[in-house]
Amino acid sequence: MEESRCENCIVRQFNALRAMTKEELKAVSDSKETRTIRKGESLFEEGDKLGGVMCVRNGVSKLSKLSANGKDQIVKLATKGQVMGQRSVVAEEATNLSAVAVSDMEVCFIPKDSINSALHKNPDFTLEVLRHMAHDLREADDVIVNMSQKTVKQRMAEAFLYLQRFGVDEDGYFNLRLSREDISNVVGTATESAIRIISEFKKKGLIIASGKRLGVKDEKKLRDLAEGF
Amino acid sequence: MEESRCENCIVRQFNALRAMTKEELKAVSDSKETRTIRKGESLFEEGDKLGGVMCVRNGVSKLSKLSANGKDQIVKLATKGQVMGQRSVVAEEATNLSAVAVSDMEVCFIPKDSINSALHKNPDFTLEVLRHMAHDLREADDVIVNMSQKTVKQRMAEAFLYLQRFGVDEDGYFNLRLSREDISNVVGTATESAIRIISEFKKKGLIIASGKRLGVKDEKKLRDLAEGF
DNA sequence: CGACTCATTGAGACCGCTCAAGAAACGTGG
DNA sequence: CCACGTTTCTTGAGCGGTCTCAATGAGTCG
Repeated sequence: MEESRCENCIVRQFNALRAMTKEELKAVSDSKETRTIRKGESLFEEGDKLGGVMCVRNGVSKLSKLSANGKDQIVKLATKGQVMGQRSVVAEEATNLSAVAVSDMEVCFIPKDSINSALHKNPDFTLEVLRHMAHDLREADDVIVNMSQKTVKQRMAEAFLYLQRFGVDEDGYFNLRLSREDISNVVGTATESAIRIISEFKKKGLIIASGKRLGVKDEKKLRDLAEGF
Repeated sequence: MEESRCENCIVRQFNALRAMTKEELKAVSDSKETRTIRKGESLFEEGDKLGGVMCVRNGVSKLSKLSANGKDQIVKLATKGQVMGQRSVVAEEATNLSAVAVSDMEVCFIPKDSINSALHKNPDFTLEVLRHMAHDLREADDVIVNMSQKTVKQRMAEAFLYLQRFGVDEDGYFNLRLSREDISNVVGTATESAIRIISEFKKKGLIIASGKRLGVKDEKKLRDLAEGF
């Protein structure tokens, strides 16, 4: 039971909860609820009013938004230590994104009351949350520019570099197995286009691919491609 | 001199400064510096380390980011009451955006020290800043989806609806006069494409246009078009 | 009135999307 | 373990949207 207390949770180092006081952390730990989510299951849907935030202990979730033409755009992937739904809780609005597990997950649901009381009383914590959100906002700005100014091929190269951040096995394959459709939803393109580019990259020796197993082979060339050289 | 004090400044109602205490506001007011910026002049450049934030008193500034292919992408327009550079100050990083005036402006430069001390001591203020940033982040997510999933025509329709928010004159023309190039940088397209779509919209009676003067004519149809009908 | 910048229009090439069909991988129940 | 349906992946062909280049017209300011 010890390791199920937030006070002892390692992932806390990666998020804003580390700025909480012992007492606040205790309150969070007492009210939280650990959940196991199977791959493919939904954590919440766009438009839901969230009663709290989700802290990822293990696994990866895609955060996506449905567009008018019926396609999902994956805005970001949340992994160990990241907190989902904080935007919604802070702004007291419904979520603008849906969250679906892309691998089996373990998440802690933290009711918003314990978050809110800390937000009102502990400026260090609030500031830490603010810093994380500032970081997210910067990344979002970068994505906007990429989406509007780069070709699908460049964005695909970036996507591979992005996926690499979630870890690779001894052969260099990504730990995270995304379907071609999910990849195309990260890149913002048609699935067929994504597939064609993947096989092109493979032929050119930029990446390794065998079935669903994908990985980066020539990081430097991918980076150059993403920058437009 | 009275109206140059932040305590009496009306635009404060629109931003996070309204959550400051009287004392904090006094400190801000004593350290701030009012600047007049001519249309076309730059407020700061991508990569600059900002010594503080800019609060817009009057006029409009474009916040843009240069992409590798040499084109600016306008991420947002900041107008009366909006604070620029807070992301950079909060995260203690260089700015990720450049700011250039698109009309004559009056802005107040507020050194970061007075902001930072309030951020550490006044949770109400910090929370208010956080809420604003949460709102910005939501808008950024929406833009990402629009950029990746909508056609240039749809985005152009959205751009017109967006520009309308900055006010119109008695004839329905936008108060804000953007060049075709700036418009295309909002939409994220080539200038020629933007021009062609503008004349198409005019022909169809969706907008009014005479030279640089632009305006919305049929808001409903524009909205439908933006949504993909 | 010249030297700008900005707006407009045309034509051609290319990129990326869609539709359609087949191959491979996966899961499930017999 | 196999047969089956279902999903996912792959490839081809064609169309349409968007970009680029280039030339012309219009507006602005000394």
